Amino acid sequence: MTQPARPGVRSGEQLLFLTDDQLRQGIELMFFAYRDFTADPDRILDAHGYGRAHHRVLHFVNRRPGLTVNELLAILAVTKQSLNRVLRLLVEDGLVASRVGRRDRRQRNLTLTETGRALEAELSAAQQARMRRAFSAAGPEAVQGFRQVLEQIIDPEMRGRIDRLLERRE
Amino acid sequence: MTQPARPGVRSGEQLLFLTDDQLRQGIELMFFAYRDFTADPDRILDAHGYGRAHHRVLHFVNRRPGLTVNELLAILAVTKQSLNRVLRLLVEDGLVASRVGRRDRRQRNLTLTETGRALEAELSAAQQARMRRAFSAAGPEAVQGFRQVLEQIIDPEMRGRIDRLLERRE
DNA sequence: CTTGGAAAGTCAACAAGGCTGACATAAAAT
DNA sequence: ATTTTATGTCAGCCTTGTTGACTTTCCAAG
Repeated sequence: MTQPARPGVRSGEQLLFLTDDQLRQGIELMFFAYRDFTADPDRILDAHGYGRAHHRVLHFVNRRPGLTVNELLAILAVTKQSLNRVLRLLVEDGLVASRVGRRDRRQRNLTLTETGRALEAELSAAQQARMRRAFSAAGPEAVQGFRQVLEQIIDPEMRGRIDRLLERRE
Repeated sequence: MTQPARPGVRSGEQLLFLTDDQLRQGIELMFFAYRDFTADPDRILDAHGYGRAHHRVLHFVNRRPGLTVNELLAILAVTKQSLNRVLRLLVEDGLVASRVGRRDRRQRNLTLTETGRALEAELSAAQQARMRRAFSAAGPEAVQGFRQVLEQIIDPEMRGRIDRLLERRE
């Protein structure tokens, strides 16, 4: 995965990190890393009869307990039909609780049950273990760069929406 | 996406970048960034009647012209039935050429046709544009860290296999 | 030279998880 | 009183992954 800069294609400035080779390498790294990044939770999910979509719901409901369906839809950016299919199963199976909103009774506030928290913790542990090893091996400065680049890859509007939905809570 | 380190959970050393919050943030960034990262080519592919799986084939065949089916299978890590479905269409449509190997006539050497190269270039341009903007905004040192962390996320065996298949050519 | 195994291709069936479109109900907002 | 919003649901389609079974071609080792 490591390749020397192409000789002779040197621009006048320090822009060697923007060569086609570097960009291609970044693109391929995203593909391979994302695949392995999802592999550990996928195995666990499979053993429990769930899929990656269920993982996402568990993650974000755990992340923001009391989240509404609409907020979850905005985060996941899928159709409500698609979300509903996995959410319904999680509610039926007793991993997610769906309660009528107090202020707005049309809304449903989602939380994890004890069982849901347990599975979420198991999935999270696996994913965090891989991330921790990677962070650890790469070092704090690399982690800083990793975050900066990934943030920039995200659409600006989506960046704002995520901040609104996940960070600042009214 | 930015959150302060939790107070009180400070280990004696400089391991603050390994806190649960930092790991969780890294995990979420992978999810959001990968999604937007694939969005541009997905739109183009859709307009041409292809999917993400076709993109991967075009990418790696372009990357290593003459690649065999087995090598491609090893890179993509899918079943041959799954690969064959998309590969067959690309060959039928005249984007990929499949030629009997010279040394080993059981093998098929895959290359892009002119049409295939054109679509690959279009897809690549879109993906590179996003990556270039991100790299540019984050700067060369961040890019270095980005690469280091992603490399570490990949399974070591897969890392070796990729190097063998994509870098060193006999 | 024969035979075993490797490379490629194919058929069938299934599952996950996206999508669209059409509707239904309850509750809030106007 | 009416319209809009939040949620849920049915039905059907598509892509892309899976397993399992089987064939053809061809290399390589006995």
